[in-house]
Amino acid sequence: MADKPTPRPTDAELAILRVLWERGPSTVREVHDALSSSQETGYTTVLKLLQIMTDKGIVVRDESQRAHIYASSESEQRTQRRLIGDLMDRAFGGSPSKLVMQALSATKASADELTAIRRLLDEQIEGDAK
Amino acid sequence: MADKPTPRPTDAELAILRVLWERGPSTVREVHDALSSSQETGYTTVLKLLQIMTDKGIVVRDESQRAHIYASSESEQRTQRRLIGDLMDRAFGGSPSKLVMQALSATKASADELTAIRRLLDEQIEGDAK
DNA sequence: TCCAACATACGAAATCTTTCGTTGACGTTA
DNA sequence: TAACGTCAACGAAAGATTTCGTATGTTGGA
Repeated sequence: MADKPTPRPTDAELAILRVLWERGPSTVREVHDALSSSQETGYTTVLKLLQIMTDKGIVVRDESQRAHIYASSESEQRTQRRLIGDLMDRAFGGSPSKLVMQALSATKASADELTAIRRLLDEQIEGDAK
Repeated sequence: MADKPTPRPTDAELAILRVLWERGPSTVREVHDALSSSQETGYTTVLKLLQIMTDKGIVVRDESQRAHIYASSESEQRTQRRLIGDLMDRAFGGSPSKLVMQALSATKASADELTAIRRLLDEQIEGDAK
């Protein structure tokens, strides 16, 4: 019964994950408060989502205190990479370069960002050539 | 009653869109056959999906023949950019460079692909500098 | 003409997602 | 100790997604 890899988070789940990534391990109330600044959400809605996410293995829960503490079970980077890989397969026929190119032309990246990307790219090419 | 922008396609819808992008305008049977090579899907399932997609405005339908002909209402590029923008907002806090960087490190892009990406990047920087 | 093949339409079931009301447990404090 | 605020648990409802069975209409040949 091989543990399934954690499933792709839904929209509402992703919003919660972003809070957990930014704040670190948090209680339901803390997540709810953070979320409320940008969107209207009921407290029990956030609680239910976190319970579901626990069942799915997307987050882990520390129950040693009365107010349980939730944390993302996967790093931000790892989740983001999985989401990108997913999108690449589903919408770009598995082509990384097509995805990156669309990403570049889809967004108004600033000059600074572009040069930062280029630096990363150069490193990548370096590594390959080696 | 401003026409809503076409909604984000679901997984099953995206699989169909990919067929339409590759084949061009197609009948239900053609889409179904193309899809069947990679996954098991009932004919009426594909038909129903295409009907729903028509309602949503994701595809357009030419009913002048007995076998209706469906086509994507949006270009492949435009849809892909929208999906990337979506993911950027939902998972990357709206940062294009973070997304591109993760995309680069998430995938094993070939050397050829890397240089192609770099060429595009250079053009982008050129344009900006101007 | 009549039938087999193929087409769309329709409805419904199964599942997943999102939301929230209610309940009961637990602590704090007046 | 009794009342109040906070907490997790649970269930249920509403909507979206996916799948497919069945009904019904059309067409091209035998």
